[in-house]
Amino acid sequence: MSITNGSPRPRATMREVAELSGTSLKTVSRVINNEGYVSEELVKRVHDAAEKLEYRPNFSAGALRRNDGKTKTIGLLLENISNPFSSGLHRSIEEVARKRGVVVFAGSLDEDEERERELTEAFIARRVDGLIIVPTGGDQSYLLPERKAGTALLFIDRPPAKFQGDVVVSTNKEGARQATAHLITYGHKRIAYIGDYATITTGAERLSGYRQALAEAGIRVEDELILQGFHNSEDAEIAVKELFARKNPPTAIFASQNLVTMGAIRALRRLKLQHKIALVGFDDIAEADLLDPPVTLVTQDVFAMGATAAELLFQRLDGDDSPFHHLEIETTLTIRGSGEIRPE
Amino acid sequence: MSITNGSPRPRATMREVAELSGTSLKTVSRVINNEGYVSEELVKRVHDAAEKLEYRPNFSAGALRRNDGKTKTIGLLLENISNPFSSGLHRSIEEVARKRGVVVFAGSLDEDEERERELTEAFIARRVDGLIIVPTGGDQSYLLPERKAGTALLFIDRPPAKFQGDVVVSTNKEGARQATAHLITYGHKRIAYIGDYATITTGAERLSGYRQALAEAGIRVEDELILQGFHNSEDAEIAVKELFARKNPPTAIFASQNLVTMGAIRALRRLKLQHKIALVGFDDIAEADLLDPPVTLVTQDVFAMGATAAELLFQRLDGDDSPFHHLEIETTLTIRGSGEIRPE
DNA sequence: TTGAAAGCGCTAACAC
DNA sequence: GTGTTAGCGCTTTCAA
Repeated sequence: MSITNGSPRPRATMREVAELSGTSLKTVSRVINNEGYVSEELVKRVHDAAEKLEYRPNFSAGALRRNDGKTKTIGLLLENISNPFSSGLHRSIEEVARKRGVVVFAGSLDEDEERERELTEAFIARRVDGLIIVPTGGDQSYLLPERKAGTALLFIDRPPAKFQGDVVVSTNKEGARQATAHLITYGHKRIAYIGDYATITTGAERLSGYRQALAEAGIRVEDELILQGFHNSEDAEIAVKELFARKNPPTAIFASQNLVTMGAIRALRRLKLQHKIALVGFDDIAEADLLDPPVTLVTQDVFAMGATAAELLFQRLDGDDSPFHHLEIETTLTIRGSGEIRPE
Repeated sequence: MSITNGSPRPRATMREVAELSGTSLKTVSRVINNEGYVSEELVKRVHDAAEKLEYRPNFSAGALRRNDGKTKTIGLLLENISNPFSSGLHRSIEEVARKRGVVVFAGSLDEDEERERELTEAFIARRVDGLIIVPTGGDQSYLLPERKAGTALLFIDRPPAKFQGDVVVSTNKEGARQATAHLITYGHKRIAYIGDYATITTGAERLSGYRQALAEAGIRVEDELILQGFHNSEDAEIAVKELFARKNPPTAIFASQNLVTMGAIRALRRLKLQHKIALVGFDDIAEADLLDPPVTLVTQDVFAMGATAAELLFQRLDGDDSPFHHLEIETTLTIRGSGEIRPE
């Protein structure tokens, strides 16, 4: 038997702390939870015993009996934890949760409906107080029993399908409209739309903003210029290359998502078109200002989204039962160069 | 009272499912946990009742009674969840955990010792089976009782202080030595080292690799060229600008970490030195290949680190009590341009 | 194949 | 101020 483990000595319980300190279970509970009404001397004896026994409260056991049943735990269902958008949300939610002593489960869905249900089930089985979800394309009606049982639910980035609930999203349509209108201002009429899976609702919103901008400018929407279904930068790069192999290519690109934007940038470079074809992307890119040309982007306020979502969730947990909120966080168009190239 | 909430109907328990299906609590338990030895007819009746009552198992309650006490939950203490290095680890660990039906808590430490202890306490209070920790500079001896109680512990990215345990790290020293030697190969003798907080052990390792490379080449280490204490790209940028305001500036830079590398890149740009001063950075940068010049980097295999760490942790949970492992994951030098500039 | 009883670690309710 | 008893939802043990 090595130093590594040893047969674990089971953790001390309140009962054992009570025995060692010569008092009762309930008094230990009072001391550990700072309830007061315990003499100074007993408080000290209990603390000493707890330390000696290396006592660690079992918060989950307490939750079982506690009246509110709260576990001070929430679950986060994100698209992909390692994507900067997801991890930005995660960080800002963590910040709010931390102030309340709430701890955060997180998991990636990868646009997989089944994974969404499995993870939800796993979190519910551990009795999280609330769930913050970036819903996949499917159907969120399976969450109804969880709501009825009192689990707080909040949807972020996209609204749920076949279900109602609090939602925090970006102004996707307006942001995309603005981006497209910006390109039109610079004289473009043939603007390609490169998008993620068509099932993702943010994509639909952005596409609709793109269409609106064209309509407002009296430009006909050309379906051949609308390319969707790219969920990583490699696929987007290939698609953009193919686009410019056509006889009548566009003079500008609106890329509806960060990975897609990266793919478009790589494609334009490889074709040496980066200074000829205008590009505006949706979502932030780490070094947008350092690229050549610097990339004009519509960015989401990820921090505000996460913080707003978490605040609203906790408000619900605090008993707010006003009608569902649909909060929109504004996007920002940052002009840097790639979007201000005029058609030749 | 709005649709939002309603007074929550408390969740059904096994006892209620038993009543509705006309059997005993234990039989329901057998059915829910697929233990077998239950007649088909009863299985069906139990499932029907469970569905009707929208029964959701309370896994945490079970853990209280279960012999192994496992919660199928682990905790992750990262530097900053929204940093790509942290979120990359998170994702690869999640992947391994998922296969085992284990769910993951995650939190950011921001190099704050107190936060490390608070989060550990919060996770332990929820009885996680194991903890994967990127330790802050402090002292991890506070974890001894947790180990004795059987909580699996694994340190990633950096070894713990005043404590022994399984560790998964990159070949920090060797990676830095290689990066510095690479610059030396290109004729540099005055190479600056720009680093994070000196308390971070990976930084110390990388500095030592830098020193070793210089020593091997018979180059004297100049202390004025070693700049440390930068934890974000803004601070690093300022430091590098100041460095080049000196009378006898270096001809090359080794930046020991991703944010620092970004700061160095920004500074060189602003000074229009990006094609004159050589730069090699440690850690990955999202668009390293698209920058001008493309950035030569020593990258860590984040995915392998996370996966290795998680596998080892679960091995321990499965009862492996061999001596502590110290696993090193190799880094890779990727040559792209910025590191191959010769001194003028 | 089924079930009754005990008890995991804790808090609630109530007595003293 | 302090303690006793019951029981949260579940698994274990043991008996039938």
